[in-house]
Order: sequence, then structure tokens, then C-alpha cells
Amino acid sequence: MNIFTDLRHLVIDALDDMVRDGQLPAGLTTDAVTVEPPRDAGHGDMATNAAMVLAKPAGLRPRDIADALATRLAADPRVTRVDVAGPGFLNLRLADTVWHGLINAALTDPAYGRGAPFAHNRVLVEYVSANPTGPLHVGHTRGAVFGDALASLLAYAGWDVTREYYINDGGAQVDVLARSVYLRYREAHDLSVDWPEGTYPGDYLIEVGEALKAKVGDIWLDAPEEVWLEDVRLFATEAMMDLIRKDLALLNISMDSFYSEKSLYGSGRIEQAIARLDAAGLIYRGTLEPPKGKMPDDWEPREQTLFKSTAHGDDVDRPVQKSDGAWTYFAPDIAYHYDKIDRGYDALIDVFGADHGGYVKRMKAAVSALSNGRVPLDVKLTQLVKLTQNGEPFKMSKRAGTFITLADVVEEVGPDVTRFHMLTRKNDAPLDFDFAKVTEQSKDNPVFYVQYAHARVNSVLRRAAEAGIAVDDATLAHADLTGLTHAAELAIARKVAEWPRLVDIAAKGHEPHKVAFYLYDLASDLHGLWNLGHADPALRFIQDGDNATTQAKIALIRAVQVVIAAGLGILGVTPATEMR
RNA sequence: GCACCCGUAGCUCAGCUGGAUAGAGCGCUGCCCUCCGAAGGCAGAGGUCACUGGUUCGAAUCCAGUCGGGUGCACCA
Repeated sequence: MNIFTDLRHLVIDALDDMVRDGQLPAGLTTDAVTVEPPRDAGHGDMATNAAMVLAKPAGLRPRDIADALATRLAADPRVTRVDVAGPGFLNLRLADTVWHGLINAALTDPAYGRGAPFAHNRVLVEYVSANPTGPLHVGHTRGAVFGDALASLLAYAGWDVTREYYINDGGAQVDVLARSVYLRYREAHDLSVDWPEGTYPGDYLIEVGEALKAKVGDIWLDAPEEVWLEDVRLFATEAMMDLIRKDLALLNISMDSFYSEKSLYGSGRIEQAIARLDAAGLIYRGTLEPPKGKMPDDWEPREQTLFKSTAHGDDVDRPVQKSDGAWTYFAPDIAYHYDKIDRGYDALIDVFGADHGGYVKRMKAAVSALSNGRVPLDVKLTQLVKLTQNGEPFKMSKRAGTFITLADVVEEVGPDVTRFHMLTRKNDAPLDFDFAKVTEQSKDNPVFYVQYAHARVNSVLRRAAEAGIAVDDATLAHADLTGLTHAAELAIARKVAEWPRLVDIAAKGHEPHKVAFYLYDLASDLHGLWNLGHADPALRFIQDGDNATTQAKIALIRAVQVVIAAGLGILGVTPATEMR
């Protein structure tokens, strides 16, 4: 139930009638006709631009269209008043009963705000995908939170969503990991070791080395690398993935699937993907120009196998094979995305760190080429997180020593604060994360502010129940809402009515932060009404001796609570029932 | 040199696939707590939306260019 789309249909139908009656010429496109809440609530509840948009193609004056349209719209029982304003806007005022109906819908319809099931199709959201060489750090945390909230948002909006993690276990860095674990393994046998340049000295590998000792004993102590490397690599990456899964679990993130890069090698998948591009005439042998303005010292022209990504919007063609014939890192990525397309997804989303910005065009080019333009790929980049403590740079890690881990952050402030705060900014804007501020219990802290609104409703429900007033949802669903006529109460109803539209817009734009901002506004309206109760006892929720009025008022704020809970659910934040 | 992201109030940021007088929080200024719902509330000041053109009935929003900031730029993943 979305009042905005309902009213748009009303407007479109009225326009059709005008065509039928000869007031408008036939064949007009109404795509540009919108029905939106006006920015200034004083203008009305809804505004449509129909008259302005159609004036030119219809060869009529906006005013004439507006007047005729206004007459028709005014005939609808939901519309109590229509004004022509400004350059040709039609401002509609809706009956209070419309808002009352929406409050009721929010209370009784479990699907209120949700997109129609199967309204969309299958989407795969790939996120985190950190190298399996150690614990997740803050940068990963933001990508994890963002990707997870986006996935939840899309699911809420009606998509069939798969959350996937791509394990980069096929490259050189997992060999480095294996060697590092091997050194810890030797240490576990009380042997002293040197840490050469380029190994991972983090403490988190100590227990992995000990576990390896427990598993294989001393059989590899004097063995050359070629004997143990394969097995240790496998053992180490599995240990790291266990670690990463535990890190994700701290944020209540659970992937639907993990996809191994290594599984692509030797399976023929890479060859198939490249062959597919080749069949499209997009693979050739050639030599790339050196990058302009920044000549690498060791540059020399080399012939390589190249993907003609420029045919699909990239700036230069990209190598898929090195000059020695081995695959570049790009080749398995092509195969991986080919596999996603093959699995039948209708849309793909990749969430990367901002440092992968230069990678976006070639990836889009690959997906476009492999799917013949059928499957859209959206790449969302998450910007850096600046950690501070009371404004001072924050540089401490109990675990990794050199970088702040996800576990450090969650341990310090908890999963709810971590998640909410990281979603109060657009993904492509840098984020300040101050440990003192984000845990502050005051209205200046959006996390607290929204949760407090939710908890306040709980508090009212509890007190009403203590006073012997029935406030269960079944009772509230039948409450007589006609007494809810105060501007502040109706303003809240309007805000609740915007929820389905907000979900739609946020999901289409892949922008979960909009949910966070909406929740803040909604919470603000609730707190505002609460505060009005100070001055005007008639606006308090519990009206002694008047159960019917009390139930109506509580139905309103219970609807707010339902929407807040739904929104927080999308963000992955627990709706608090009390604040302590 | 090229590409991508960013440029909105003193600060941190919103601005809904182009709409009416550009918003919020912080900070600042001024009022308000005997009690009945103050982990506060109300009001106010503060902006050439980086700049210049263009498209449009209409631009912070779309396009082109300029300036300024960030990031990334063969055969590493």
C-alpha cells in the first residue's frame, strides 16, 4: 500500500478521461508526471506536476490543464481540496481518513512497506571479499555493514537476494600466508625463526601454527617448501576463513555462499569465459601503450592477450594473460562474474573499497560483454573510515598491532552502534567514527535517538497495560482513529505513509543510508509529539478515563514503532525496548 | 596526462530518478524547569548550493568546460 502510487494512478486515470472527453489530445506520454509530497507541507499533502509537464506537448496552457484536472481530482473521496499554485502545480489536500487508513495498514499488514514478492528478480550482492590472510579491519567493516544492509534492503523491497563472499585464495598472497603460518608452526616447536620481508607477523597466526603442529606433528619441520606449501596453504586459508566468519558473526552477518577463486583454476571456467569473449571478437594479441604522464621505470612493450574492454566503455584494453602466458588477476574475476551471470542472476552488485575505484570500468565492461548487456552490474565503493577518540586519532589494536580490526571496533561499541553509525553516511563519502561520540547517550547521537524512540513506545505500551487499557495489536487495529486530527499527529501519519515510497527509492538507488535518515526523521517526529504533551495534556498518549482515545493515540505511535523496527531490521540494528 | 569520487551554513552532512521561499544536527545568540512526561524544550541569526556556459516552463540536482580536494592508473591480487 503506497499512497503515492495510488494517487498517481488517480491522476493518470483522470488524464485519460480528459483525453476521452477531448480536453487533452491523444498520444501524450505521462511518464514524467509525478505525485510527490511537496517540500513545504503548507502547500498540501500531495503535489503533481501534470499540468506543467503536459502543457507543451498538448499545446495548451498549464493553467487550463490544471483547472480541468483539478475538477476531476476533487471528485475523488480521498481528496478534500485541490489548489492550483505556483507555475502550475496541483496541490492536493487529503482527508484525514486517508492517513488513518495508512496507520491501520502499518499496524495490520505485515507486508506494509515491503515490495511485492517476486516483483523483481534475483540479485547477487558480493561484499567483503577480503583476502583470507588475516582478521577483518575497519575498512572491511564498512563494506561489510554497507553490503549487508543493502542486501537486506533489496530483500525487503522484493528482490530475491544472494549474499556472497569471493575468496581470493588463488593468488600469491595466500602463499605468503602459508609461509607465515609455517614459521609459526616452527615456533610452536620452540624453534627460533626469522621473519623475512613480506611475511605476515601478526599474532593471530600463532594459534594457527599451534593448530598445525597439533594436526601434523613434526613431519614438515625439515621438509622443503614444495613438500608442505600446498597443504599448509589450504590449512591456513581455512583457518583464516573461520576467523573471518567469526568476525562477520560479530556484526550478525551471515553469507549465503562463499565462492573460491582457486576453484576456478583447472576447472576450465576461466578458459570458457575467455572463449566467450573471444567468440564475441573481444580477445586479441597486442601491446599496450605506456600510461601517459606516469612512465614506470621498468616499462617495456610486451605482447599480451588483451580483452577489448574499450568496446564496452573502458578507457584502455586490459590484459588477461601475462607475457609469460599465465592468467592475470583479472582473468579469474572475469570467470567469476561469468559464473554469476551463468547462475541466472538478473542484476549484480559488487561492494568494493574505494581503492578499487580504478577497477570498476573493466569489471562493468566484462559483465556487459559476457551477458550481451542483459545483466546490469552496479559497483558500490565504500570510502575510508577515520577513527577517532574524542577527536584524537585512534591508533590501537589489541590483535593485529598495525591496524584496527573489526573485532576491536565491535568490542568497543557493540554491533548496533557500529552498524547504524556506518550507515548514516553515503557509501561514497568518507566517514568519521569517534568512539566517544557514537556511544554517547544523548539526542545528538542518531543511534541513540532512533532506538530511544522505539523504546519510548514500549514504555507507553507498558504503562497503558498497567493502567488496564488493552493495547495489543489486534485491539489497536480496530481503534477508532477519527479523533486523531491534531497537526502533529497527522504529520506523523504522513511520515509513516512515506515509508513504502522511501523503501522503493532507497532500493532503486542502492542507498541504504536513506533508511537511516528516514528513521531519524520519524524518530524526531515522535519525540516532537511527545514533547508537545508537556504543554498540552490533550496530546499525551495515555488519557486517563478515556480508553478509546488512548487506544487511537497508541495505535498511531505503535505504527511508528512498527516502521522503526522494520527500518532498523533492514539496517541490522536491534530495536531497543528500553534504554539503560 | 587520463579515469573515478567529492565541492551545499562556522563545523559534520541531508537534499527524495529536475520542482515552489535550499534543510538537519553541532556550535553561536536569546528565552523557558515549584508540580503535572526536561537523560531537556522553544525561538533566532547564519548559505552568490566552487565557478562559467548549456538543456528546460523550472537546475543544488542533468550536460559541457574551468578551478579546488581525494583516490587509482601495464606484465602485483
